[in-house]
Order: sequence, then C-alpha cells, then structure tokens
Amino acid sequence: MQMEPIKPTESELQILQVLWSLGKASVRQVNDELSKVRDIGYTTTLKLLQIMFEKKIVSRIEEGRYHLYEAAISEEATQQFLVDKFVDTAFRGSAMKLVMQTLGNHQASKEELDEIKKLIAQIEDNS
Amino acid sequence: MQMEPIKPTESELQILQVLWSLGKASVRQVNDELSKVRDIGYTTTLKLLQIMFEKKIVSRIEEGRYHLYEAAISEEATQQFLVDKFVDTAFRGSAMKLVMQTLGNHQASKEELDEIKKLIAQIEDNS
DNA sequence: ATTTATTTACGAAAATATTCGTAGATAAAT
DNA sequence: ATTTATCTACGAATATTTTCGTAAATAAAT
Repeated sequence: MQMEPIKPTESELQILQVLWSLGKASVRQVNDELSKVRDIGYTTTLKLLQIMFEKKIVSRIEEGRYHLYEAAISEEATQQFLVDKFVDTAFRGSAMKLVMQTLGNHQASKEELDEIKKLIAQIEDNS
Repeated sequence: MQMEPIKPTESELQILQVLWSLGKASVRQVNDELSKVRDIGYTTTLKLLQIMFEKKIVSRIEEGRYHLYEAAISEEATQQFLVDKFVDTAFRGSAMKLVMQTLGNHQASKEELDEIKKLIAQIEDNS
C-alpha cells in the first residue's frame, strides 16, 4: 500500500502511463513507446526508471541480463491524488467547476453521457 | 487575445489564483494572500510577478511609487488549457474518465448536480 | 577469438524553477 | 534633517528536474 502517495514529475507520469498500458516492460520497450510521443534518449529513459525505482514508484525484476519494470502505484490512486491537487491549484478548490468545464469542452459520446447520468443518479440515491 | 497560451508554473498559478480573486493588486497584497497559503518572502513574490510581467502573464500599471498587477490571461482560458494538458498527461487522453473520477470522489451539492444534469441535457440536445 | 550491439550504473551537465539578499530610490515617521 | 520603512530592480544562490555521456559487463554476430 502506498501510504504517502509520491507526486510524480511530468516525465515520471509519462512513463507511468506507458507502464500502465504495457504492464511489465523493459527499458527498451518503454523507450520505444515514449519515443512515439517525444524525443528522448535511451539512457534518459533508463535513468528515469532507475530514479523511479529508488522512489518506489516502480518495481522491477531481473530477467536475465535486463530488467522488467512495472508500475508500483495504481493508475486510479495516482489519478485521484493528481485530481485533488489539480482542483486545488487550478480550480481554487472547486471540483465541480472542473467537472463542468471539462464536460462543456470535450466531446462526449452518448454512452459516456449515459454513464455519467447513471453515476449522478447513484450519488443522489446515497444522499 | 492570448495566441499561444503560456504554461504557468506551479508558483505562477498560485499567484494567478490570487490575482483572479483580487483583481488588481499590489505586490504587498499578493504576498499577504500567498503567505496565508505558504511560506514565501516578499522579494520572492515580487520577483515572480516581475517574471510573469516579462512573460506577459500579468499586466501592471504604475500607481505612484508602486505597481498594481493584474492577471493578463483569463481564468477560464487558463483552466481550459490546463485541463487539456492534464487529461493528456494524467488520464491518457480520456476527458470523460477525468469527469467520472472527479464526480465519484468529491462531495457535490444537490445544486451542483442539478447544474451538471442541465449541462448534460444541453449537450444531448445539440447532437 | 574478435568485433559489434545491448544492457545497467552512475556522475555530472543542462535546463528549469524558486528563493532571497542587497542596493538604490522614495516616502513616512520621528 | 535624520532615521526608518517600503518599494522596485536585479543578480545570484538553491533546488529540482531532465538529459546524456562514459564505463563496465555480457550477449550476439562475424
């Protein structure tokens, strides 16, 4: 369990995204994915993963000569933590303002809207 | 009009929040507000405002011996920009996931939920 | 067997962001 | 008039984050 959720840096977050989508992955694989998004050298990716390993943000297992890395913090918990921080720093604490702003400015499919309505109904029931 | 929205740093965002809430304000006023939130020296606040002025994030007018600063970018546009980036880096591009996550984990009043339902209905009408 | 490629470790440079000290100007207080 | 307080400007120290070069080890290819 992650007692004190570590605040990942911008780069670390990018790597976490790759790991969340790939599951276990070698430095090479992470670097290949990351390279699709931005310019980055192999040893930079390696170093980032090493730092993240020290910070316990990722775990790793030795697989012969190389390492397989894996996210050690869950996507949901991390997102939760980041949303909280984000609401504070960008929305002066108003989570609902964030919801409104996002809803109003991003394409949502009928299915997504339905899901959100369902969630709202659920919240209303519980109060 | 802000053609290329500048990405404010963490500190700059804090200052913007103060300015958005105060309107025009002196360095002293900004610093007083900021001090409520965290430890910060007067000249640090001053320097930050000067840097932001150079970057055109804030405007200022000379009022006698001192300056009055004002946010030069709107809260809404900045939030929009930040949400977009945030959705990308923390939610792998899924804005609706952000909405769901936030809705599910933050207290919402009946009024806020009604407002959101209204917004959803509006979106549904337009499609 | 030797060369080439791939891997990890690690230090340190480079880039970015934050903080503050000091100086000089001016106003306010004594 | 002199001292004290308050303001801006600005350089530079710190802290943080990102990037990469180099070395050592090992595997793969020739």
